[in-house]
Amino acid sequence: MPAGTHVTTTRLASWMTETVDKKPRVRVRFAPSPTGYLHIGGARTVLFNWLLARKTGGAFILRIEDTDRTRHVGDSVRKILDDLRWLGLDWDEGPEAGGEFGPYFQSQRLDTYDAHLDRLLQSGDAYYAMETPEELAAMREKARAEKRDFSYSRPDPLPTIEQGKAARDAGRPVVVRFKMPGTDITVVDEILGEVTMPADTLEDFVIQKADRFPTYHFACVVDDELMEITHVLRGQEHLMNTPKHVAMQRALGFAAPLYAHLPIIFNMDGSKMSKRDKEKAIKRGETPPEIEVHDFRASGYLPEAIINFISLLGWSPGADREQFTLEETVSLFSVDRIGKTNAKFDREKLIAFNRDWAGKVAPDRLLAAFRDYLSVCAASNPPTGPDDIDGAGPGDGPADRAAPDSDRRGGAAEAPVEAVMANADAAVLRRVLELCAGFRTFPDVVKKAGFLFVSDDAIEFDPKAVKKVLAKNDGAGYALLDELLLKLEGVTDWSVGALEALINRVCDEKGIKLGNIAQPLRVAVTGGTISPSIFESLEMLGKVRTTARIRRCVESRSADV
RNA sequence: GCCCCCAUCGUCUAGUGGCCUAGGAUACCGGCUUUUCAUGCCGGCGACAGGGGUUCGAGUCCCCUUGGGGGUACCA
Repeated sequence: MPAGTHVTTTRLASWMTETVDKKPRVRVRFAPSPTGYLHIGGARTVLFNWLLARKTGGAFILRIEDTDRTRHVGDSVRKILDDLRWLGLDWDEGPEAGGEFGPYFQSQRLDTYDAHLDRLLQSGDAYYAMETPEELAAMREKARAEKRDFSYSRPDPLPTIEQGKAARDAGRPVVVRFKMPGTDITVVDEILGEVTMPADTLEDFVIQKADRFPTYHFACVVDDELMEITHVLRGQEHLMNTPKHVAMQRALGFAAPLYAHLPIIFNMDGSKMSKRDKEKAIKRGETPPEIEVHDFRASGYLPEAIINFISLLGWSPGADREQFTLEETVSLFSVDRIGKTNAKFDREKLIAFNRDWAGKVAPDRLLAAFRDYLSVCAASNPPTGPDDIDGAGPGDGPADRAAPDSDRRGGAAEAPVEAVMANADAAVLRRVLELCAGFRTFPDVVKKAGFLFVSDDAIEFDPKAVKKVLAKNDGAGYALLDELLLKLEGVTDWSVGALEALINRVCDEKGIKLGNIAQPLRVAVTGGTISPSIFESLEMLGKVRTTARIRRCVESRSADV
């Protein structure tokens, strides 16, 4: 049949030229369900999708999968959007962006799902099923008791569409199940290769729930088709869902997108990173680990560091370098460099990345990020009252040790130091950031330079520091402060240079090392032993406040002996 | 239990049959710098899970074992 062959090649040729002219745009999506903030693992999934879109000049779509009305958490869409924005990942279509394939909330697409559901019902690829959740649970339980594998067995005769509708109209809980084809299904995965699932492990599954909402599987397949999604990059936990999706695509006559299942991210101990880790840690009185993107934001990480770090979880550019800007990552990214091995989330390495990024970004960028951190802190820690230090319980061990260097402010209801800093001058904050260079995360900056932003009376002298640098040797440190106070009061040029000259002179006169004089000053002025360089610290504090604090420190001596 | 995926330093990874005496990063250890903290600089420790094949040659290919993980919902 030469004629037939000819026709085929002609069609193929025209198709080919067409694809050369207008190459099909890559369209990828991230489809979170609104159950809270964006999980860090979810962020990695977003990132890879976003990278692929940006790399190829395609579109990145955000779709909200809100088909489970029982799990819906009120504010989550706004939170997820905020997290995404903070990370610097924008979306071309979706909430707030619009787009021609909307609506992008699945709860607003129910009619669409119903229409496709009808097609499946009519073609016999789906059927009404009458078992209640309780009945199903009982059957599973029974199977477990008898050490049998449970799998849903398709009712024989199947209820007709009319019977199903009648039952539903009568108020019975009715679902719609998809009829699996009864053959093995092979999924082609861009990362994992071909994966075949045996037919007998593939049971008929629910595609419409009793509340008439579609299940994830169904809505996802319909929307991916209608939104013309070309690539699905998602976590490996979805791998076993894929044959279901493939089977539905075939029944509906949809072309399957390309699939790529990403390795999963775990805690260092191999457990899943879960929101519940936070509650557990709090219960044990430990600092909760960061799990959601917002946690990292509130812990003072830079999005640059987070993005860079998670990009390396399951992907590598293959060079002996690993710190890249987002733009560099876009140009380096490719799906075939994504690995198959699950990764553990190493916070130590993240911290190192953050430290490096903090030293690398432009000063203005760093300032903006610091301000953001400060205001997030201020917002989540409303002004603390006197009740802040909880009623001094059976306070043994840990509490005692934690108290001195913690950042608890003094008794009176006072705004947290972060809130004060958030409103500080740009020039001041920029200077603070400069002086704290080398910090790991923003809380380090607050710990180190916060003393500049509290009132003189709010300085609490850390007993350990006092003992070590002031009280020992019969209060030598206090004596030194007395002398210094006199000299400092006489300083007219309150500058780093003058201060440095003065203090060095004192060192020479007394034959002591700088440390012996810097430390007492630090304690007097900050309450502890940590601050930026002492000269810069004093300069920033100013003469009035410096001398006031030294005076107050010296006077506190009698009080604590 | 059943189905599926995975396997290089503690951790993230490079490695696509000879370039591997296995590279980088981080952590850890040591030294130097230093006014505290944090940095910075230099050096060190440290891995191909085990067993069989294939091949002149295997971290790289195949099989088994072991280990880890995922799935097994009217969740997504």
